Amino acid sequence: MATIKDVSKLAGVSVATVSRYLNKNGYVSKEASETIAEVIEKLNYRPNNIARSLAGMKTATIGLMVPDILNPFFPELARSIEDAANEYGYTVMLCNTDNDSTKEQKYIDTLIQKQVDGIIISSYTIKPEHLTGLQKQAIPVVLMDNVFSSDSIVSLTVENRQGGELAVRHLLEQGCSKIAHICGPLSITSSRDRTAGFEHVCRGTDWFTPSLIGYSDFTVKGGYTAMKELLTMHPDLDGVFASNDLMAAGALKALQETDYKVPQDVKVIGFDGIGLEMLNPELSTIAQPIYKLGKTAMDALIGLIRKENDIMTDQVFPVTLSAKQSTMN
Amino acid sequence: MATIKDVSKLAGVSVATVSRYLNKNGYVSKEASETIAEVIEKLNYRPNNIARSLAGMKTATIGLMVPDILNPFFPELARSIEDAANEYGYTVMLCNTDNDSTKEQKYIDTLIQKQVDGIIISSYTIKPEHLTGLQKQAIPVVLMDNVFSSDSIVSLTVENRQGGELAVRHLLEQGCSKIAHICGPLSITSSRDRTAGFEHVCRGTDWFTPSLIGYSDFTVKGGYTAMKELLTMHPDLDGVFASNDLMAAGALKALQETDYKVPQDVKVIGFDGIGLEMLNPELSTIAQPIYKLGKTAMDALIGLIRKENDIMTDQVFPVTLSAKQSTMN
DNA sequence: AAATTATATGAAACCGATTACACATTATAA
DNA sequence: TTATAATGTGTAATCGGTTTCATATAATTT
Repeated sequence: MATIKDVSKLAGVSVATVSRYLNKNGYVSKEASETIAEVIEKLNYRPNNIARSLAGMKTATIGLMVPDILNPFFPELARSIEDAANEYGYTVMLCNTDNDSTKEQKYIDTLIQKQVDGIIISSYTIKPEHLTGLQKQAIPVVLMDNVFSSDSIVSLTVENRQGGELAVRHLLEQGCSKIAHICGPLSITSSRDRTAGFEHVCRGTDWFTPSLIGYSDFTVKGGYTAMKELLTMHPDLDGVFASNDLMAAGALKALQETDYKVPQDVKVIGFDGIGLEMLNPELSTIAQPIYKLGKTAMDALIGLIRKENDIMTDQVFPVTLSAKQSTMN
Repeated sequence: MATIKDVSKLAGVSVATVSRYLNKNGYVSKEASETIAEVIEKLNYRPNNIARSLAGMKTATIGLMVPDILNPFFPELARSIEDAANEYGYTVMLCNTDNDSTKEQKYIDTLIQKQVDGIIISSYTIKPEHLTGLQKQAIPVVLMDNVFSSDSIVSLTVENRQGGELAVRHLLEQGCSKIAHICGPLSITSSRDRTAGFEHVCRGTDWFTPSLIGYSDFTVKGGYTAMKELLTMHPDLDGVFASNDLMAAGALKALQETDYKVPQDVKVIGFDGIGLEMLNPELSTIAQPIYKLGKTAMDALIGLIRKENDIMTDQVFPVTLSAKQSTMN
């Protein structure tokens, strides 16, 4: 592997000149430039990024921590982040944390040691004190779905509560008169908010009763089980709002198995807007702007890394109703 | 950020001793060890990986190139690889290539510059000449779903053709007497092999005709469209083998929309074994040992990196029938 | 014509670790 | 009681770049 020294020697200039040429800073004469270019071509020289990083430049690498890439929400997020990172010339390190604090902590340590320039964290379990290590090293952080304000931390969330309300209102508009809810883990803020949206609209209506809320865990199987239970208690329900799409898919399956027709007998709506196009009927959902979230996260991170003065502050993104077959009339 | 120098100064020893302590090689007295340990604790010192890498050690990072993490097959692969990598103390760089040669080439360059210790590539489009850069740098490569033999390249594939045969035989056993096939891109070797398996079993039967093969693209939508077309030509078909699960899901949807009952009227089987538990009925499939593939890929890569003498050679993994509701009687 | 300023280059320090080598001390073997 | 081996430690070179600073020449100003 050719080094900058080899290039400088063969080009008859100093390494400093080659370095200036490579980084396009400082003066380099046209002759020198041309010679260097030729030599680089000839030796097929590529600067060693490790050495560059050590010499004080950045690593051009960011860490992306997600609970589990197997959950279809996260590939979408990961993809958008990687695309954006790529445009900025950054590379993404993928870390699955399983919402396990120990793993999170370990990964944060590793990422610090690997000198990543910034980290995007999507986590339900993370707490401010877990980020102190990053703060100490002044490594910028963008937090998704979680808010703790700080200088070097930007938080991005969506309007979960409004989304919950939107979902229920849509079901009501479509003629539902007894709406069940499958809520996600209560430990997750955004999950609680979605449920709060549901309750806000439903409490006070004549049909509402707490047993219309099923408690589940954001998985297909969980949604399926919760739906079955809800059906035994309320065989006459005619609408279901699940706090995420996976549970909604599970609910759909449970309904179909129990010979309820969706959307004729029961209408179903989810939350997230992941592409579950294989479902029949297709699922209405409250869509998060996932791609935009990823892109914004990366933009914000770059802003923090470059210490731009117009650093992005915390943002709350609107969600939109994506009405498909599962809530049609 | 504390450096090894800070530690050595505070501990009253040389950096060499601290380094020896850190890497547990060479002699370090008990007293020195204890003092160093205390100082490290006190300063919350963490060795700088970049410096370590530059000093000749490895980066403990591998690259993972996949076509698109949005395709549900790849999160499963990525997850298993990351888990295995983690156990070895490695970190994974995620690269989406979109089966685009230019992107692939760019990523390979980037990964070389970032000095990854090895690369796992899952790609339909990659060709041997794209890997010459890696060969030159002696960066080990594990190739999935593609075979080109070489010293520093190990290839892992599955028995695609046998899987195709298995799928059709299963349909026949379940009583199907007119089986259609939705095949994937012909540019992809494993796709062609699966179709070859189908043809091998079907050619020569009295019902087979080439128009029972629909050409598609490994997507849900593609499978859906292909199924609709097949149905107009062969409304009496009673079995479908799709070359991957996504197309099978699309086919399932098309069948249900056209009021065919699955599995009563038509039985459907896919290929891959990705977890599409939200489908109703659940999809029978020819399952690849995805987790094992990932784990093995990582093991092989580590073997190449460490230049172990019992380096793994190319492997072809068996596939298994996962019979679910969609092919039941 | 003298004083500035812009252009161009190289020597050497530095980033934060690893490691070969030299040297000193202690423990064991002959 | 030596000779030899095992243990322990520090100095300095090295990895491959970036960057400060000093210096030299060419181009402008005054």
